[in-house]
Amino acid sequence: MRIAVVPDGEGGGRLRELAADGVSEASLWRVSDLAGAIADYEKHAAESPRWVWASTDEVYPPLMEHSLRIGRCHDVALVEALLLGHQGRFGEARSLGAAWARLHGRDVPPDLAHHPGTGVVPQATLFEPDLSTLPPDVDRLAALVEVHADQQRRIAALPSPDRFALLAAVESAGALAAVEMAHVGVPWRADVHDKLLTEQLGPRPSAGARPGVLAELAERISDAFGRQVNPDSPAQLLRAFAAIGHPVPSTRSWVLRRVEHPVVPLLLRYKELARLHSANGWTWLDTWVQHGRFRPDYVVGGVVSGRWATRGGGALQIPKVVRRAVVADPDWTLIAADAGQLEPRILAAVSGDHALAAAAGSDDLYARLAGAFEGDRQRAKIGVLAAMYGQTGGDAAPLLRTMRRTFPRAMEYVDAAARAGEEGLLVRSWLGRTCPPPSPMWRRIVLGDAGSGAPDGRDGRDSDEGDPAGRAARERGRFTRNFVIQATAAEWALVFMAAVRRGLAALDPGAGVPQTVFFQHDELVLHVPRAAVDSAVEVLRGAEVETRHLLFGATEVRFPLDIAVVECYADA
DNA sequence: TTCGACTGCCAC
DNA sequence: AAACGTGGCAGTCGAA
Repeated sequence: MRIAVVPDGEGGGRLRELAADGVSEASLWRVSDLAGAIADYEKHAAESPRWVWASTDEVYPPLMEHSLRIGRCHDVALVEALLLGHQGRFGEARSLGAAWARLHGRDVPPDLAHHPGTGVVPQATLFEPDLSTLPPDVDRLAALVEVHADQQRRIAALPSPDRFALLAAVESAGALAAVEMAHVGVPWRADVHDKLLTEQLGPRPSAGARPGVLAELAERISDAFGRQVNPDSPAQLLRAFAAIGHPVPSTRSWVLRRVEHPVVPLLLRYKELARLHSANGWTWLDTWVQHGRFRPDYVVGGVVSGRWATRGGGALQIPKVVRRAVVADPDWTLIAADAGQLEPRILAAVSGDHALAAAAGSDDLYARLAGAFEGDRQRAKIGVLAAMYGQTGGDAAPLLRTMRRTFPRAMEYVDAAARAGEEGLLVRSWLGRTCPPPSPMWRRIVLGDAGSGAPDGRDGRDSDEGDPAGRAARERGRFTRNFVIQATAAEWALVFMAAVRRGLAALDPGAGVPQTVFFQHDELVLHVPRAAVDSAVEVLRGAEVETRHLLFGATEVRFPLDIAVVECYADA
């Protein structure tokens, strides 16, 4: 059962049950307590309803304020973006109003930016802003029902409607999970974080000033150079290194590490600490952590490959050292579950390469592959990654020859994606997420579009120097080569997360309710009452099996979960 | 003063 | 060892 929902912005709203065809009218009603009505339905409906709404970002957060958790939804904006992408129209406006306008041949309004504010500061809005971009005279509910029905038709007309429907479902489930995670937050011990900062940087300085340790290092660096140098300025550092007879092409750490001069260790230390201070220092702590929780702002589908992005807070790049501050509440524990070696396993599954799939049936895929690479696990790993990333430099060439010989179908899968990219074609993930088309500029340079006739001459072997067409083509080839893997890996993670979410919701709440608090590409972190740890781990294990079968059927590929039950995230 | 390009480092 | 994919973000520096 699908039910279309339009909030009225004052706590109530209108709902309409959708018949199986998505169009004909079933019951329609108006409620003054939307959260209550939805909760009733979730509780009493024979089958878990799927709520159809314009955008989870807009509709779900106010419902969560009423402690409402819903099971399933269809997020019209997210699904619209997926469908547009599939048509090669990546990036076009996706909101309900835009989809409605396209249906009616009207001017398509651009999407409005969603500004939930910076993490901890709650939005003090009197009215929920309407971001649907529908014209004011159009009935919201009627438009929603119409656009949803159209989306269902478009999905049904695709070559693999079942797969795409699964994609639409898990993308929507991800949106629910993202709102829930932002609401719950990652348990974060500000005192531990502060102590860590003080140990490394010295006492907290007054606003804007350099912490003591950094200031001292900066002084010693200037002394070592024999001139005043701001170590935060790459330009000044380049000049300073040249002046002391050690010219460097850049000031990257790995470049400096090869320079033998007493200033280098000082500088490396400075860079490390300066990074900590600027990215995850006291300012970050003040901005993003409050009441013992870090609340990042996830952007579902924010990455072309379908991975999530975050807006502010840098949630997807929390450095290892800072994870010390992520500590479970008393009598609670953290469960970190990540899918080890996810991408090569995805490659094995989607390509149907039996040799690679056999290796992917073991816990350590790379170790299994070592035999083909002179017994060297590390070389096997580089070979596999080079195949998926399109690496050609370094030692990659001989490893790729081995890959091609040993895993021909896997290599052909990624090579085909790369060729498609170089020709300006689109590639898709396993479930149908589609890469963006090349830019007009790219088409001009590589394909010679827009009048100039034949493509620029290139034979694929020339070096990058002076061959912008070849360079651009290979760059896009690497992108599409990686896209088919990364995007499918992201799908695995979404399906897995949806399965975990459903499994946790079905647990007996008597032992306390486990919460998903963090998601990072191929890793899920749960915050779990001690009494519920075993059942939560069971849910995770079951979700992996379910995900594997749902995506790949009876494959021999395994997706082993590394599950760590810890007090502190740094110990995972 | 504001803005964007650029550099560099963090995560997967 | 350092050209290999997706990103976010802070800082510098020159242009508007």
